[in-house]
Amino acid sequence: MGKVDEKKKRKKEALFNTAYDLFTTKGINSTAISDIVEKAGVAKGTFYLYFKDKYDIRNKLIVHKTQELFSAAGDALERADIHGLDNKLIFIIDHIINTLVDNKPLLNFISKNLVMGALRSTFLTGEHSGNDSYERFLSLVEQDEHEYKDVDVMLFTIVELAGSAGYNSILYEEPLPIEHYKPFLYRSLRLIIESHRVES
Amino acid sequence: MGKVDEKKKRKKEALFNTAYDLFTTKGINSTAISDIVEKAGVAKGTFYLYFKDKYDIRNKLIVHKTQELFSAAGDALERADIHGLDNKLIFIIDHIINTLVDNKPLLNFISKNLVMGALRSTFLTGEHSGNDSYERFLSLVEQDEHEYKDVDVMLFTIVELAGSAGYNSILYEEPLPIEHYKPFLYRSLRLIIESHRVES
Amino acid sequence: MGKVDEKKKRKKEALFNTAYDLFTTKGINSTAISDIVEKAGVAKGTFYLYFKDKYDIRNKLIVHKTQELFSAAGDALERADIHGLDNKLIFIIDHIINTLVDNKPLLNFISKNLVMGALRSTFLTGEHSGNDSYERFLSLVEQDEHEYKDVDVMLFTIVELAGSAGYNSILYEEPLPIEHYKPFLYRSLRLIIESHRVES
Amino acid sequence: MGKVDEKKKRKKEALFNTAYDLFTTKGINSTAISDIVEKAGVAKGTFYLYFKDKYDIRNKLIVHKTQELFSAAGDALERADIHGLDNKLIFIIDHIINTLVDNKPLLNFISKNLVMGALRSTFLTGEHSGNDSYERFLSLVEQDEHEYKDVDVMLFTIVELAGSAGYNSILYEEPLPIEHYKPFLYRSLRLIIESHRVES
DNA sequence: AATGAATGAGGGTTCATTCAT
DNA sequence: GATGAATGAACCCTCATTCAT
Repeated sequence: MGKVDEKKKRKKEALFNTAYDLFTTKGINSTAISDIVEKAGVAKGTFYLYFKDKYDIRNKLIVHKTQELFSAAGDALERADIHGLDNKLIFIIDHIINTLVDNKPLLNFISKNLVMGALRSTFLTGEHSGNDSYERFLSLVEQDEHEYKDVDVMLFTIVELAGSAGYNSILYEEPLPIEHYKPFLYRSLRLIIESHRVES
Repeated sequence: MGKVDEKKKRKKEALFNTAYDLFTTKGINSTAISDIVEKAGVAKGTFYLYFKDKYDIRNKLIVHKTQELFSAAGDALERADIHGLDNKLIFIIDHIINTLVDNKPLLNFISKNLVMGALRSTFLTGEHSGNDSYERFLSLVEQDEHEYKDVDVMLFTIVELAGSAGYNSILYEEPLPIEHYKPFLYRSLRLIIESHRVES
Repeated sequence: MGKVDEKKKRKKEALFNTAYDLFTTKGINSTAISDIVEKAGVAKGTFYLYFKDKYDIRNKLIVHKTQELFSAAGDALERADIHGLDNKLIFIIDHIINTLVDNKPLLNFISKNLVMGALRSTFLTGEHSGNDSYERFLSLVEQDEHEYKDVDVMLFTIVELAGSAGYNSILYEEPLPIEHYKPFLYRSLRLIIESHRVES
Repeated sequence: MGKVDEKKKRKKEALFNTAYDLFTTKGINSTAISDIVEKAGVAKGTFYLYFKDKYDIRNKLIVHKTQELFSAAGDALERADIHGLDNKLIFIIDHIINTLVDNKPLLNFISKNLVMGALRSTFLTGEHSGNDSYERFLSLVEQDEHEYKDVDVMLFTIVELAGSAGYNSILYEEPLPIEHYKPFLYRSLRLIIESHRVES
């Protein structure tokens, strides 16, 4: 990579990081492209060299941040000594929830709508460079001692429930603060996982 | 109610209905207040007599439409001959899902984020005029032959899962079209309900 | 005065007083007629029964407040034991300055532009009901043991200098706080008065 | 200075001059920003590139026009053969009054309130480019054969009296047309100047 | 590739004034 | 006389996008 390419990449990354900072602090609607370029220290026209518009950079950020989240959880799982698919999946969910509890702006930004969508979009966009979260999920299922039916459905259901319920519980403490809600959530997740297990 | 009050109400309702039409067809961001008043046939200033801004009318619409949804489902339940809390709750969820399948603009509008929030906000705002959805839910639980623990948590979990998963399934047919996903969803809901049942 | 007339007068006075409050606290430009009528507790249309527009009520207020100022100073002079035209005029100026030091919103409202104009407008409008400030000034001159030339010019010059310089000195403490500026101001006023004295 | 900078300056000046024309003919309250940009032949957004709002451009205009006024009077003084501080100061005042008599819109625009304030603000803002009016005043005092006490106070008093009285006399011919009032005014100014002279 | 001045459509909001009740 | 809902012109200001340099 030449010096020019490096400079190019630096500009793009500056825009990326600055946009994230502003989106999480001021909200997307209140963030103007001029805010982003000003804070990033580049010219207005430069923005359009790398991104189509505000929503383009937002979508790319959501995908990126979601991948980071799942990827870090997956890495932590590998370092831990957890057995059983249900325990592993709940470990991942718990890791993500804990991260988001400490980072509410991030939670607000990706918001529950988009978790699964972003995860899925990993496949559609060509951006999965080795840390393909969804495949990692699937391999967890395959490695388990039990067999599972309709794995796609199972993973979808788990992520939707955890994402949607976790969002409200963390941000609004409704119906309970997340620490008190976790036992209920994880019990539900276990039941859902079990219901997909093929009895042999 | 005098003639003037009647006229006032007509204006407010014209704005309310027109805003809903435009929000669902063009989206909120692309709907200008001038669009609303023009189509509603009132002057621009009139809008500000009844609503603070675009987001005010949007929030009131979400609450209103969500209430309608739950209210209609509750009415249908009363006319049907359904026994058992699990069957009743699933009947309600199913009724709402079927309504939204036939009315995707509405689904898009209220979106999964807001279902439960809107439902809860029913209590906070003074807008529950007899058709108080949440209390109706609670009375279903009370009337059941079984007893249930942590009812708030149960209802929250059910609504979040159904809302979040239903949203994706209906709109994007992911991971399955809603008709194929329903069995999985309702099985999960049943498990969650059962897990709150107090064994006597 | 019948009950109806009394009620009428009360409404007009409520508007008058409320307008003054709002003009001095929020400024004239930022005060809407709707603000005035709301705070005064009357209907919007009622405003137009008594005043032509915002500037009509403002002008009437300036005249009224300026008259009050001079009238109170004249009354105080009568109660005091002051001799010599120069001492008397400076007593009046000093009384007004002291009042305005304690009431900066009033100073800001009438502002230096308008002091003399308002004083003069007393004659033009038919509103001088016995407390005619300008005539009172003139009679002070006549009663003095000395004779004066070009009395109109003298009074004008005095009021302009005191008003204009006092305004800056009180509000901005420029070039000195008013208490330090007073000796200079009063020395200048004395010189101007003396210069109009006819040596006999 | 590059081509771009030149173009920038031209735009800013076009706005500046057009705003002055409109403010003096229509008044500030009745001049909309859209009027200014339209007449200046630039886009609306361009206005906001150079000025914060209507009051920003107004303030800058007042400072600018006041400086011009004092600067021209100072230049004329240098070309004239006048001796004695009192004569010099009165020459300057007279020059300004004569200019304003011929240019009543300008008088109305800067109005008596703002003369001294604008003059003083010359120091605060960094806009004094060689033609620093206030310092010029001071050097006149220093060069005089007599010594003066409290020079700040003296200059302030002179400018306030001349500004305030001149304003009314020119615009309303009250209490006398300016040509008839001048002798009185200048007599008063002389007395004030003398009163600051240190007898040696 | 990078810049940033210029654009101008577009949207939100205010508010003096009217007039039917 | 008094009301206050309704009006809609007027205005401010933002900001995505372009394009000459």
